[in-house]
Amino acid sequence: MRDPSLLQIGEFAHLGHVSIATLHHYDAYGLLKPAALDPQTGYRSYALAQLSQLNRILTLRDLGFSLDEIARLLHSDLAPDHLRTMLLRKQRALEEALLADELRLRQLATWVHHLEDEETMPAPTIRLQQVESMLIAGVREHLPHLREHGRLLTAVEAYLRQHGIPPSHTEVLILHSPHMVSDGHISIDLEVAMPLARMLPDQEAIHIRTLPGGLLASTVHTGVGIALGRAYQALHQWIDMQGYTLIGPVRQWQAHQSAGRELEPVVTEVQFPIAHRQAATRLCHPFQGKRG
Amino acid sequence: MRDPSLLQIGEFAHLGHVSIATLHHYDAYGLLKPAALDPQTGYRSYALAQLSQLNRILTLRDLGFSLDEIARLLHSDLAPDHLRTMLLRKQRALEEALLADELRLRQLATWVHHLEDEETMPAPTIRLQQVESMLIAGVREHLPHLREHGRLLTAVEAYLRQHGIPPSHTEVLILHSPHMVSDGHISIDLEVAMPLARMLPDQEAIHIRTLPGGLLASTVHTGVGIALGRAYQALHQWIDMQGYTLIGPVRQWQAHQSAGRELEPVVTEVQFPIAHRQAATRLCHPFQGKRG
DNA sequence: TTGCTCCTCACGTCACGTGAGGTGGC
DNA sequence: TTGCTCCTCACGTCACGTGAGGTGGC
Repeated sequence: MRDPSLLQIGEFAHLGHVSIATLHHYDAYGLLKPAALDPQTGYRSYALAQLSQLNRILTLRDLGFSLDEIARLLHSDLAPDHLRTMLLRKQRALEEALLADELRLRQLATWVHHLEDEETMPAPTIRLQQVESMLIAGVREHLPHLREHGRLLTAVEAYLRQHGIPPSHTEVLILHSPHMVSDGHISIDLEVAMPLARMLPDQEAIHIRTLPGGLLASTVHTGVGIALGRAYQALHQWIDMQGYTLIGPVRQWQAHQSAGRELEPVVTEVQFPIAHRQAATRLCHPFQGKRG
Repeated sequence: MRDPSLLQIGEFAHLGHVSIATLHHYDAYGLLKPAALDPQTGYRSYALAQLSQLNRILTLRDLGFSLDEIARLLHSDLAPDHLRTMLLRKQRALEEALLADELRLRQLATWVHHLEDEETMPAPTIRLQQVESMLIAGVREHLPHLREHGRLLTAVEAYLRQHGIPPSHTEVLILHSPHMVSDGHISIDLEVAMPLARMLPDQEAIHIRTLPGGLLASTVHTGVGIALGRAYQALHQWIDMQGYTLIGPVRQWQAHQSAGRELEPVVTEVQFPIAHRQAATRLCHPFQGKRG
């Protein structure tokens, strides 16, 4: 009854170093149909020549392609240009995954290092995040101290109220001069802003603009009366250790209990816009520089 | 009705930069329970202080820990030693993932390069695989040519038959001397073997041993009468380009149509046992060398 | 009759995303 | 009444792994 030029699924699976379940799956998926199917028993039979098909599939799988992508790659009516595009796209995706893994590894190393001193979880947990750009309405001014931003905030709120927008309980302080000393006495170039859902006209000191998105290192503090100096210091240290560099003004988001202004913020998130330092990544990924 | 010191789930999600679905999930999972639950509506309310809990969770998630691991890490009855162990284990896992990604990337680069010349998929697809060690019964001898291994094979088969083991249709040739020239005339140090399911005694020329497992670069050929020289050349080139080095004798698995010996093999898989070259990886992963 | 290999469902994995269909307070 | 925010199922994702329960040929 058995055709000697064909293999049973078990033999074929063994030769191909895969499980029978995998072959079942590829069959159901339409990726690799058995050469013959016994109508009585439903037994699958594979031809030896199909081993090379299987190996092509496994090679592509190992490279990180999904079964769907493999099916498209193997349908030979594929233009070589398209093939090249798919390979390059996968290459880029892999490069990104690789960078992300390197970061994780560096942060883990930092933690392990930290643990040797302190025996506890690192206090200010710092996170990386990608954020979208957003529309904001703000006032910018030189102030002697951060604490005195109340007046600016009041101005923004008045402006929003004037346009029928209910008071929000979050605002952002944008520190345009990270170093606060200027000619003799201390001063800080500060923008106080609130997010907008839709475009509004500029008015007097109020400017509407887009706060750019991108990569941020951030840390969150809850509770009142916390000195934020530590958070700033920790973030500076962190981006330095992780191989990043600051690329824009620091942002400090503040959330209040209610829209009432008298209270200090109860949650503060400090955000540093960052990018990787170029040199470090070049060194490790020779293939990256080859394209444009 | 609303407690002003608590946040609705939507506000909390926004402040934490996560989706409501994520908070639902963490609730169901027991990772982060809302501070209050309205018995009427089922509405969840979160305290501001929970933002720092959320951030700890997200930091750990970003580092690649599963929710299960995070739950264990946050249950504070965890010994610092155990914590360190978990961090180190994750670090090792990440290092491996990183190496694997680098390899994929290198192979992809090779392919793209290849495509620029040929416009087709690279012919001999080469795969990396981890294999288990296995028990084999073999005969080893110096032969003038690979073709003349038939006698050795017959000896192994006779031995197996003698122990009541049915004839297999796959055997492995192990090339102990990759360079085939010795003092004047050509000779090859060859072992011919077949896999064993259970231990058997040695006998005359037959030796039972464990064929070591490990990392292999391999390529498969189907059909009869194919010159394997190409495959060997391609493998040598490949492991060189991918930054590997050969660490043991090359293996050549052969499968036959039936257990009959007269026919040439119909499938041949050439396997090179390999390991990464040390220097290359050291350069890119400074943290790796820090541990024992 | 016992083993052996194979079969077809069906469910689990992991961390959510995405509707469907419904409710409570302004 | 219309919106809005929220609710609870339930199903989908991705590439299989893992039984459960059953069959055909030696």
